[in-house]
Amino acid sequence: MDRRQKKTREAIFRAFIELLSTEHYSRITVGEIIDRADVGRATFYSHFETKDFLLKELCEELFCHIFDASEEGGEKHTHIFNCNSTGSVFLHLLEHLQNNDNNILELLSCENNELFLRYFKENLKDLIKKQPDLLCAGADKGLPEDFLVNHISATFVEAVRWWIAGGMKESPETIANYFYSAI
Amino acid sequence: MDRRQKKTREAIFRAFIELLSTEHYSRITVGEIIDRADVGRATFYSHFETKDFLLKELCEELFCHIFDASEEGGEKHTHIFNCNSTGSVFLHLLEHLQNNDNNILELLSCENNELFLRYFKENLKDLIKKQPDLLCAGADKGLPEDFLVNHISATFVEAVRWWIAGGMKESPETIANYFYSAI
DNA sequence: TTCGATACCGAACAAGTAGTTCGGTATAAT
DNA sequence: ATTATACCGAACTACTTGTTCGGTATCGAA
Repeated sequence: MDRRQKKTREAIFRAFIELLSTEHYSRITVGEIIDRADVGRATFYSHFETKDFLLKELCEELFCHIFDASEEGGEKHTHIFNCNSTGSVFLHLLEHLQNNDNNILELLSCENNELFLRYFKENLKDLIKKQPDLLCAGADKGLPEDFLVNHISATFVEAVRWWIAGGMKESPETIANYFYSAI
Repeated sequence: MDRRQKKTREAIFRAFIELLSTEHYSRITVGEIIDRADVGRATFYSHFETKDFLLKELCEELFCHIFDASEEGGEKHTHIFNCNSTGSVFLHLLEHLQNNDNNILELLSCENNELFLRYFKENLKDLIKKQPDLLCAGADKGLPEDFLVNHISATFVEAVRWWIAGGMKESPETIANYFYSAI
């Protein structure tokens, strides 16, 4: 990719994230974004069709990288967090949140969290499908698999939401335990 | 309330609900609402400060009535559903959903469901706090009460969401059982 | 029935936003 | 050095929001 394109794209993402942490998505204007990113109006529209697409691409960029990593096992991580812990994937995610890697907390804790938690949950579902030990307890009770997958991912998302809303006073281990107890 | 005010208010609500079932909230304009409601522009703004307040009042009107009822026990219901079943409150709610009372399904199944499910969940929380039998199992495991309340209400909301997304093929009893099994 | 209050109409208005267009400039790759 | 292309920036159209205001219709009370 052309160096100019990359710089512009990143400047827009950065400006957008900064704005999202101080203002609700629906109230952010393209004018604000390009002022803060210091790019021309036409340039913005040559990169992103609309503000909605900008959000969509930002979410994809964030969550794809996060979740790609957990599939690669011990391989060198390509995702934005660049970590190498080995335990529970869920604990792993909670630790990253506590570190506020990539400023993701600003996005999850503000008024916009609905948007991101929706993407978060969809990505989680794929992850959960690959963990048969999580599903067997519920499957014994006769619950359909997709119901279970949805339930478990929602439970994790809600645990995160509760944690953040309460100021993240608990340790990641505590939240992971709450999560495992709940399901 | 003045008969004219009431008619105008209801016409706006009706138009808004119809539009919500065909178009995403963020794309609905005040112009569309007043055209469909056949009401003057100034009239709309004399009733609702903004479109956001219209949504808020609609949600309050819908959910307050639903949840008010379940607190009154055997009393004559004042809520929009006008029912008198006596079993589990959750089964009760699911039955109303199946009947599509008040066209609430159109609101919950479309793209806007995030909006309504959020209000739904907040109202559910108050309901759940009054049901100590739901909470004791989790409290035994050392989970904080507000974590539990949030978890249980989210589980119910997710069960409803899953049910609707799948075309509501299961009976309300089945969904209620799934819900109780999950928590 | 009358009469004052008030809700409504409708058109016009200012301010702000989205998304496009286009000629000119700067920077990339080869 | 050259060619392609990404960017700039200003102007522009079309649309939306929320307000204003004079005139009209409807309400509720006497």
